[in-house]
Parts: sequence; C-alpha cells; structure tokens
Amino acid sequence: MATKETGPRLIDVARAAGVSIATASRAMAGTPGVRPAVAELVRKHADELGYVANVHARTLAGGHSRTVGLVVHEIGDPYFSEIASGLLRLADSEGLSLQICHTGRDPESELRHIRTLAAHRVAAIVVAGSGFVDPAVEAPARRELERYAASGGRVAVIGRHHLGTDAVLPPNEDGARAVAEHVLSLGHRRLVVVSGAPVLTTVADRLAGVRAALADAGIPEGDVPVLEGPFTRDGGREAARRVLDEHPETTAVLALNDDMAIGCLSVFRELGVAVPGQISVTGFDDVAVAVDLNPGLTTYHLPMAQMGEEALTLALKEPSVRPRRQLTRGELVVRGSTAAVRADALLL
Amino acid sequence: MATKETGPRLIDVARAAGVSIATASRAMAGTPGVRPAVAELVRKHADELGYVANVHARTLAGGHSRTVGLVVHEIGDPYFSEIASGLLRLADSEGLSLQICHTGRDPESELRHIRTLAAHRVAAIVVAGSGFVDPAVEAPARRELERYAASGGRVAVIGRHHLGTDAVLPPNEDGARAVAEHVLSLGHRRLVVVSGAPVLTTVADRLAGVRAALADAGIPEGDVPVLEGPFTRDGGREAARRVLDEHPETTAVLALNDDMAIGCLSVFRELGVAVPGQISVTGFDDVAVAVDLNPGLTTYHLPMAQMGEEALTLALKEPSVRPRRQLTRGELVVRGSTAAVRADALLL
DNA sequence: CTGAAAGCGCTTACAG
DNA sequence: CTGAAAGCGCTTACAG
Repeated sequence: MATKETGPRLIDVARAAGVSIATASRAMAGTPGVRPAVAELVRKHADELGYVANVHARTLAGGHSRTVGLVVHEIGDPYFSEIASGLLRLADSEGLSLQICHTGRDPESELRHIRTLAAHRVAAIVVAGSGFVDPAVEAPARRELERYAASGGRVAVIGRHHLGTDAVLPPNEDGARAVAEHVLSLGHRRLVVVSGAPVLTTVADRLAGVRAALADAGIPEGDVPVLEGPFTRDGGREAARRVLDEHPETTAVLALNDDMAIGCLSVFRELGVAVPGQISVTGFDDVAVAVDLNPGLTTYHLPMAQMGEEALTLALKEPSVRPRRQLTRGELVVRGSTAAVRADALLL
Repeated sequence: MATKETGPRLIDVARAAGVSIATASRAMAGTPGVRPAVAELVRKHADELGYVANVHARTLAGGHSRTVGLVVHEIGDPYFSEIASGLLRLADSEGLSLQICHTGRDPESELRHIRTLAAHRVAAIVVAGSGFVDPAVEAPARRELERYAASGGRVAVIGRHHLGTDAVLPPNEDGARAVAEHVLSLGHRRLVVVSGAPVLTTVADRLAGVRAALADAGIPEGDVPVLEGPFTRDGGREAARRVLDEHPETTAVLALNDDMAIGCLSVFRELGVAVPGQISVTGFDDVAVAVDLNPGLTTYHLPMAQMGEEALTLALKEPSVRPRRQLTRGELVVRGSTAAVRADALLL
C-alpha cells in the first residue's frame, strides 16, 4: 500500500504482483525479457496502486535523464515564447520534459541557471537569446557548458555565440540587409536605425547588414544615425522620441527588432506622426502580432518556433567533433508600415 | 578527479578536502554544524573541481524537491507566457526550478503531464488555463492531483476548476459584465458575442457576465447572437466573417478574449469595416499587444503575471483544510476600439 | 563539530 | 524469462 507521505513504490507493485522488483522494473519500463502476461499483470497492479515511478531514483540508477533545459532571456517575450513553443512541441513528442529558466539578459543569472540545469543532469541544454560580441563576457558560461558537456551533456544555442557548441543561426545580417534594401528601394535616404546594445551579436549582425546595404547604395555611414537603447518596446519608444527631436527630417526608421519597432509605432501614433505617410517603420523577427498592427509591420520573418525545434534537434543528436552550424532561412515581409518616400521629402 | 562521464561527485570533493562525505554534504548545503573554516575549505575544493551536486541524488535522499511544475495550454500564447513569466520570476527568487508543459487544451495530454510532474516529485504543480463546466471531464485529472497531493505534493490552479485545490480566480463574470455595460452605455443595442467553447468555465463565466448586463439593460437574450468557435485568433476571424454575413446590422462585437477580438479586428480591417466607426470591438484579458493595436483594444485587464505569481504563492503555502480561493482584481480598459453607436444605427 | 552507516527508489549487469 | 544484489550520489539521524 501507499504510505501517506510518499506514494507507492516499485516494491509495492512488485509485491502486489508477486514478482521481484527487477521484473517489476522491466515490466514498467517496457524492457524486453519479461513474459508478456507477467508484464501486463505488473502494470495492472501498478495502475491499481496509482504507482508513478520516481524520476529521481530512475535517473540516478539509470544514468540518463528525460528532461531538457531551455535558457531564455524572458519567457513573457513573444520572441522567446514562440521559440519555447516549438521546442516544447518537439520535446513532447519525444517524451521529454522541459525545464525553463529566465536570465533577464543577465550573464550572472545565465551562469547560475546553466549550473542548475547541469545539477539536474538534464540530457540537453538549449540556450536561446543573443550572444555577446566580446567572447570574454561568455567565457564563464562557456566554461560551465564545457564542464557540462564533458560529463555527457549536450548543448545547442540559438544565435551567434562564442560557446563552441552546435548552433542555430538566424540570418541576422542578410535579413537586415534585405530590410534596408527594401527601404532604400522605396526612395528613402534619410534613415535612422533604432538599435539595441551593439554588444549583442544579434544587434551587431543586424547593424552590419544595414551598413552593407547602405554601402551598396553609396550612402555614407555617417549619414545614418544609430540610436541605441534597450532592445525592447520601451527602448523603441525612447528612440522614437529622439528621432522626432533630433532627426525631424527622417523618413524611415529601421528598428532592429519588432519590439523596438512596436515602441516606435506607439509613439508615432500618440504624437500623430503618420506611418507610413510621414515615416516608414520596419522591424525584425516577425513576432505573431506584427501582422495585426495597423499598419501591419514590415519586418523580417524568423521562424522562431522552428528555430526552437531545430535547436533541440541538434542538441539531441550525437555530438560531432566540430560544432554544427544550422543556418535558418528567413524572409522579408512587406506590410503597410513602409511606403515610397514622399516627393517633398526628396527635396529636403 | 572528475571521471569523464559523470563529473566529480561529493566523495571526490570530500577526499580533496580531507573530510568525510557527511561533512562535505553539510558544507555544500550550508547546514549549520560545520566549522566555518572547514566548510569554506570544502567549498573551495568543490569549486576547483567544478563540482555540481546531483539534484536527483539530493532529492532522492533528502526527500524534497526544489522544482515546481506549470501546466499551460500553449506557451506560445501571450496569455500563458505572461502567467509563466510572473510565476517564473517568483520561482527564481525562491530558488526553485520550473518545469513547463503544454496540453494543447487536450484533457488526455493534461493528465499525462500531471502524471509526469508527479513522477518528478515536483514540490508543487500549478495548472493554468480554463477548467471545464462539466466536472466529469476533470475527474481523471482530479484523481491524479489528489494522489499527488496525498503523497505530499501541493497544487494550485488558475481559473475555476472542479479540482478541489487552491485557486486563483480571475473576475471573469464581473469583468465581462463591465465590458458589456460599457458597450451598452455607448448606446449599442445590436450586439454579437464572439465566444469560445462554452464547455470551458472561463467562457461560461464571461458569457454569464454579458448576460447579466443585458438583463439589467432589459435586452432579451435572444436579441444577442452568440457565435462560437475556437478561443483563438482564427476562431475570431471566422466569427467576424459570420458577423458580417449573418448579422450585418451589428454595431458592436464582444469577443470573450483578446485573441478572438484580434482576429475580428484583422478581418474587419481586411474588409474595410471601420472600427469603431462602423463596429465597436471589445476583448478580454488585455494581453500585452492590446494597447499597440490600432485602434487600441478596449478590453478587460487581467494581471496575468501577477496571477501566475499568486498561484505559485498559494501552492507554496502549507495546505489548508479547505481549498483557498484567491480573487484577482481586474479592470476595464477603454481604448479606441469602442465608440458611441452611430446615430443612423439607432434607426435600424 | 565530525564521521560511519543506513537509506532514498530505482536500474542493470550477473547468474541462473 | 526471472531474481538477488550491487550501485547510482546524495542526506540525515545516530553516535561520538
């Protein structure tokens, strides 16, 4: 019988079924080498007793875990929740449990959480979210992940990191270039880039893409201000105000992610700045809401859910000698927030 | 030294520090009763070795887990990701890990996941997402949770369930009544309710709130069609088309959640139906994007992150004899998607 | 303050 | 096909 405080154990099931604990274990695990009738009997008793195998005992004895870990900046952020959703769907179908943790973009916190996941002996860790341009910032995390990997753990990251692991790489540079080319093709020349912290590889790569497009168009870099702020909606709001204050002649704002673009749109709307009539706005990521904004947000679509799935797929593969690099395909999505530059703006 | 496949164990640390495994354990856990200098020495060696305690061994031996479980319908859905975010923030500050699972609104899947969480011996389970009006649907989950609780697990739910557990209760009925009263106060009489499946308590309660407001206003229930569909953006899109087809005289659409409202807005926008000029639209929940829509969505604000936090708080408390019921406060948020009914519509 | 030892609930060679 | 036994890596009374 189940004791009040711990529930029935395997030995209770074994006794009820009149078999050894070894046989009961095999029957429950579906391991071959048990007479089918016996296995069935065991399972019947397990069911009756409400037996639920203790994962900790099982993992400790068996040596492999059926849980994977996901590290995100902020699960409330659609970018990450869509990644989590795709990853979770795959985990589910593989019978894996998922442990999620928040870092709040804090490297210290990330480190602590990686250690916790390692302590849980999860089968794999997926780190989502931007890396840092400076390898030194990631060095402690790298060390921790290497230790984890050395003890049999698997790791994959989403984005460009210096972690030495398998990686899913979104086309940040190409995508940003495509967005910028689109805006340039509409005749815009007075651009402002609204950017997150360039210490992040995601930001740096997108910035590089924009610059490449500018260079191709023969526009001096100095002609295009880059306004930096938090890589969030609020950061976008702040930047939008600065655009209006400091660069009133601007005809197009290139925000380096949708969050910032959404912040810009909200300010422009509040202040009666017409989009795209007066200023065109672009984002990056294509979070689910981008299509529902009004005007719809022109942006670069990243298949977040798929990226989450791919990252877990990589992490579940046998480790390779060289880290794998999985390139993701994105796509420019043109919606209502961009339009040809006004004729009078050309005269400025 | 760490073996290649498992990493250093406590015994390796103990040896390195020249103490017993018991002392090493106490030092690492911070349990009192170890000479501070010794404790420090142990931790120094642990650090050098890169020792990370095995959570499974620790949980098995110690008997208590530092992990909690969260069951949601879909983590990619902002409603749930915001709940998860609040809950995760609290979990973090309590030093708890979080295991998340998806049910896809499937009771079978929910049951399976509850069992998995129980197998993990998580300290608490939080079930987010609507309950079912029919207690029979929840009976298996209830049985499973009771078993889990009997073996020392703690449970809290968000929403009205028949699970016999502590619950965080959003003001679905009052909120929907407030929304309906607001729309009625604007002079609208030709309403349509766009609803999810009424087998869900969330839907049933919101519907009840709308009906109460209608009754107060002396409007016969039969005058207000209720269009049912999936409780999602797509469900809202479908319903919006039906509104236009089957009830072209409609001046206000009350969607029972933001997702459906957003779906309605997208269809109206595509078809050139002015909101709120021609039709006013309301939602429920106030997901983060509601304010960024254009027009902004009039809706009923639920503090999702806070609800997640409260649910975990309840689950972490000592169990009470009677299930606790924590009522959440919400708030009507009037934005641009609702306006006074057009004078000509009054003549219809 | 410290250590030897039992025990947490399983899995898995190893023998039959 | 089945079982006795060792062992997974810890914690925690229990003795000192």
